[in-house]
Amino acid sequence: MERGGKRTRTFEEVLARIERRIAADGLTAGDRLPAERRLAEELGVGRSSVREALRVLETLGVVSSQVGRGPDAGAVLISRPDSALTDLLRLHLGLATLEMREVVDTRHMIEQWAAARAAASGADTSALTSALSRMDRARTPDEFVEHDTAFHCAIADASGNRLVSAIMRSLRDSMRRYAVEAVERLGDTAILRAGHVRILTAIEQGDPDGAARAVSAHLADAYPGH
Amino acid sequence: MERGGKRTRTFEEVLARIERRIAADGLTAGDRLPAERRLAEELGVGRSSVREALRVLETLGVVSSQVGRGPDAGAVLISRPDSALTDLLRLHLGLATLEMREVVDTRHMIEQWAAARAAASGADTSALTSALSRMDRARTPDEFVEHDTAFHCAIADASGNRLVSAIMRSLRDSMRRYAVEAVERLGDTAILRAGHVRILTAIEQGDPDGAARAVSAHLADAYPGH
DNA sequence: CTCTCAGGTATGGTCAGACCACATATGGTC
DNA sequence: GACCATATGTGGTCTGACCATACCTGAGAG
Repeated sequence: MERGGKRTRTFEEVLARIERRIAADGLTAGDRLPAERRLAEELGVGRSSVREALRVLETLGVVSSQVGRGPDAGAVLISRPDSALTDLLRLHLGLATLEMREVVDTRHMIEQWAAARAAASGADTSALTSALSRMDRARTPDEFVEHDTAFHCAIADASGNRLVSAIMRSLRDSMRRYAVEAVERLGDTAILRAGHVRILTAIEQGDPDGAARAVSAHLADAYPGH
Repeated sequence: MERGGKRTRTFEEVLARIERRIAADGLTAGDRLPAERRLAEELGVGRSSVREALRVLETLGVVSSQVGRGPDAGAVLISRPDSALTDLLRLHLGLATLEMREVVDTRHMIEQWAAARAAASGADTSALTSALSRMDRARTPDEFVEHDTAFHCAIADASGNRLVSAIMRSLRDSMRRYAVEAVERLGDTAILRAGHVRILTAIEQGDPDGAARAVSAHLADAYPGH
């Protein structure tokens, strides 16, 4: 007995209709979707199916639901791929589908590329310098890692590629505990600071190869295992 | 009036409980979750809240629901980050949060890295050669792109990093139409074939730099705009 | 006229219960 | 033992109800 034809659940159809509507009407972040009850009526389905479809969209960082009444209430289109990616990584790490080594490697790849790209394009480095100075004022590994994350995400932002930026942000989120442990193991953050300065300098001087090398050396310092 | 404390919806609590259970019991792909009605009873919530939580997990590629009865029925843990990433990219491209240029650039980055990694580690190249020969037998741009996608995904697989592999797969999925147009524009696929052969050769010879350069040159051929 | 505040109302969030379709289990029949 | 009708447990869906929230409205006070 062939089982080729997979059934289409109602909420999947709703999902497709909403997606088509977004495309057809050219909706973007900030625009509102009709209310759940209204959508259900328009599409001739139950409200629960609409809710499940909206839940999927919310998971993917595309809509945000606000209760209450007024212009800001209801399902609003947003654009937050970061949290979706973060959830994805966290769950798959938990399921042992992914290992931390793979996450760290991927981050290594992204950051080298982003630093080189930022250097080549002469991007604005003010976010980098301010994260650097906040790191200097950090009093605990937790605080240090927080601003360290900001520094490294700023490199991704400076690459000008929002997808890379979103991936970087979620990779760092997933690695947070791991990064804190790495800092605690090192004890001294002077070596990391030197690495940051070298990266920043290379980007400011428009030296892509140097920036990539600096990133690589810095990560080798921070995570000696790799 | 401060609105700092964000309310926690019931399904989010269910989500957290399920996630904790997965971690506590060490569940992995293939294991089953309790039935919806049973979960609802155990957690003291309505079935709809359980369903919404499961819908989120399904969206993230962590569970798959099967109707019916027997060992395979119910919510089963799986591990498919690919489709989640593909949906994510498609929706955000549709919302104009991302541009195709960013997707293509990211793919460029990943593929150079993966090819170099594959070359350095002496990975198995049989999937690459077989995709190559299937491309030779393709009769339409659609068919060609299908096997071309297999070839490039095989490079990512050969890197040994499952996260990179998953990202690559979803990037290619998102680019599918774009890739078909590129092939149609080129008309002749001989130049692409030569690029593939150079990539394959470099990987087989264990030449990371050569592999990265070959990938870069190949993508420049395929997408002259970049 | 303006301000204040209580009630109205539209919104998402949740639950309970019912029914359906589906696929396996079960047990009777031959 | 093989076959088939039925029971059972599963997700999928709908309906209707109620709650909490937050804006909106308008009456009343000043």
